[in-house]
Amino acid sequence: MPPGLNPAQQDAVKTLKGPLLVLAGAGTGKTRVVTHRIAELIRSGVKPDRILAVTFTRKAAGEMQERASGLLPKKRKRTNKQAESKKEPRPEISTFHSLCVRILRRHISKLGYPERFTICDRSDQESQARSALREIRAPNAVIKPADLLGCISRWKMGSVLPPDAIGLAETDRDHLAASAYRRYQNNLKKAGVVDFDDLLLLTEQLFVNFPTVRRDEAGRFDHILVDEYQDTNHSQYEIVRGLAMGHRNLCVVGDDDQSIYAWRGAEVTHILRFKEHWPDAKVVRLEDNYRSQSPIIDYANTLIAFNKERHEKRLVPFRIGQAKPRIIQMKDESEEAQRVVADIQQLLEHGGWGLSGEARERFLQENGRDAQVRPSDIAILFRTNEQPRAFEAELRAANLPYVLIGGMSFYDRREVRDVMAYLKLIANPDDEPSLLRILNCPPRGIGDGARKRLVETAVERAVPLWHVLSSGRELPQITDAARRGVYELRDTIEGWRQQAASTPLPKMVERVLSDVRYHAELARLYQDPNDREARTAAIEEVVNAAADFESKQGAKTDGLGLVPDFLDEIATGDRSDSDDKENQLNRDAIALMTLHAAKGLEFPHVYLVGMEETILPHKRSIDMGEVAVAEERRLAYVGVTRARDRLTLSMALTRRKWGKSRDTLPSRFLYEMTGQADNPRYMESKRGKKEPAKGTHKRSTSSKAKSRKANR
DNA sequence: GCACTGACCGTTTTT
DNA sequence: CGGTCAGTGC
Repeated sequence: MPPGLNPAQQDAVKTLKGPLLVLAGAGTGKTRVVTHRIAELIRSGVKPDRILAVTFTRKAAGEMQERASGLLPKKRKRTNKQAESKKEPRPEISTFHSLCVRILRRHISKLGYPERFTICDRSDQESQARSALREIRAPNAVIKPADLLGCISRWKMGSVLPPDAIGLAETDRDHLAASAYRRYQNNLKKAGVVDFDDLLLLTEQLFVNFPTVRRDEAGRFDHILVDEYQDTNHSQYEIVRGLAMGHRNLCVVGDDDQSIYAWRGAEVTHILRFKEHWPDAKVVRLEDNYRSQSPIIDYANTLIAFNKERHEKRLVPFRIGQAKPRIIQMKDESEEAQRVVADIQQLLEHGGWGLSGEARERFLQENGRDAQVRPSDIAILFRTNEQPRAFEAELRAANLPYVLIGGMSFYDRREVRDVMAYLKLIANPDDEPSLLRILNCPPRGIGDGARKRLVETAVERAVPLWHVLSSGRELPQITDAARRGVYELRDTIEGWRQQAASTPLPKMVERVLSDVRYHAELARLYQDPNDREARTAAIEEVVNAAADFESKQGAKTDGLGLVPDFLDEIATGDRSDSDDKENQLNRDAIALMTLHAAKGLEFPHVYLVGMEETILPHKRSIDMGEVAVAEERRLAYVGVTRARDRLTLSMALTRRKWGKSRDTLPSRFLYEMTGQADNPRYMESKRGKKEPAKGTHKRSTSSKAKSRKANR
């Protein structure tokens, strides 16, 4: 990237007042603009702590923080750095979710929730969904917990509350789901538990129903900046509006072409209609792409032009290059993996591109580095999580270092979740999902029978489960062993709650582990020493994370100490916490990840694999129709624009699914980006249909392209 | 209360 | 094919 800012970038940086929409295409220096703008605001006299920047991921927030602090005037004397950074006001840079947690911590009681709420995760949600369905006696065949969660999530994303959902229900099934939703929500509320969608939804409700709260929160900032605005859902839109409507100093940055989260409630309309929502808004377009070589940009532009609903823009490549993206076609998915891995091996051994002599010299001159490729320069991107399997196997066989980004995260592991459940109970013993989780783990004599009776009693008395254990009232008829277990558990948790304020956080975690004899439990459960060691290490990591958190936050000796704060941090943080994803990407290894996980990243060499109908436009999206396919196209666009130097698109002619192998069709996006499909938007259809794939197979792909088009 | 077994069933992405 | 879950036997 050239030094300094180009005129468009400067325009975006220097426009400090009023609504501003920055349409920033892929690789156009968006992050740079955002951080420079923050610095510019401060330079112009805005107090740093009057600025709020909102991002979607923890990682983006961290990155922005780091870059922005590099740009801020460095007037600090090099004395006591810690004390200094504490009192020096800084811009607030946080994710939507942690922003909402902080707002809810102040006001949630107005919505009838207990102040000490805890945040539950996906599998807690599942168990809550299950019990809600049990309560209304919905047969499992009609609606499964996962289906219910899907409905609930969709409702919440559209700000639909249980009564509305019941009103809207047309089919019996909807009705069932709606009444389960009501149960689910009531149960969570009673237990003082909020799920992930609630963080946003409840904040929105606060703003809408309590204007004083909205004004109060809005009054904390004079300038608001929202990154990845194309990903805002309804609640986020309302929250942003509520915060910015007073001063109107709202800058949103995003790229409608990279909106890939509609399924999670994101509405592109927010960025498409920004001018309508804020009529005095200024619009700045960033279209100079500094990332990718021109042939890659050509593909990207041609592809995305097939989408109808978008802000018209066209990436202009800054880096002119010759290497066209390659398309390779293999017999099946295992050959696809073999071929890609062999290619990578070649790349690593012989330097990028297999360049030599003069070409290599030129590369060095143009790019300021040798064509030498390191594993971390390479990424394999795919649509679905089953795809990486074959690649992992091949990479392992070839003894190449790789990291699978995403997948099971640290905080999803069973043992870690157990520990977290205990900690959540310290913060909020009414948290029923957590209490149920550890009720008999490690085993303390409370079997299924006892558990069932305890829950029944809680429902009968209409109190949280914890009250049944702790209120001193008669326990239901359970075995003596169960009774002893219940009392022991109750006393232990009450003891922790008393010690929490006076005990350092990591000590507290250790105490929990030793009080419940968790290590012994691990030893009992996992005889295999390797397994046991891994799991012990995992809970050790929780202690470390606690220690890290405490040293970052500073100790707290009132209330429940740092326990609640720690839990908030973990729940809203990017699940693979600070060191994980970051370190993984820094480790010199080939990155394997989904297209969704790749947003915002870039790699010199990108392999976009599985370019087939039913995978890249995913079958489900194809079935759903044009709008869904448009999102798949954006996904492909995101993948293509991750590549700096070389892009390789690959597909398999047959693919095994559940044991059976089936023929595939090349992704329509291959035809589109190579100019072999007619773009109805530009009637300049290109003649001369070439094979999109240079594979060795005889199959006529172009005839298929024709027949596909005929079907439209 | 727990470990083992076989039947069944599924297609996406995740803050 | 591989994961999940209910059901069985200790």
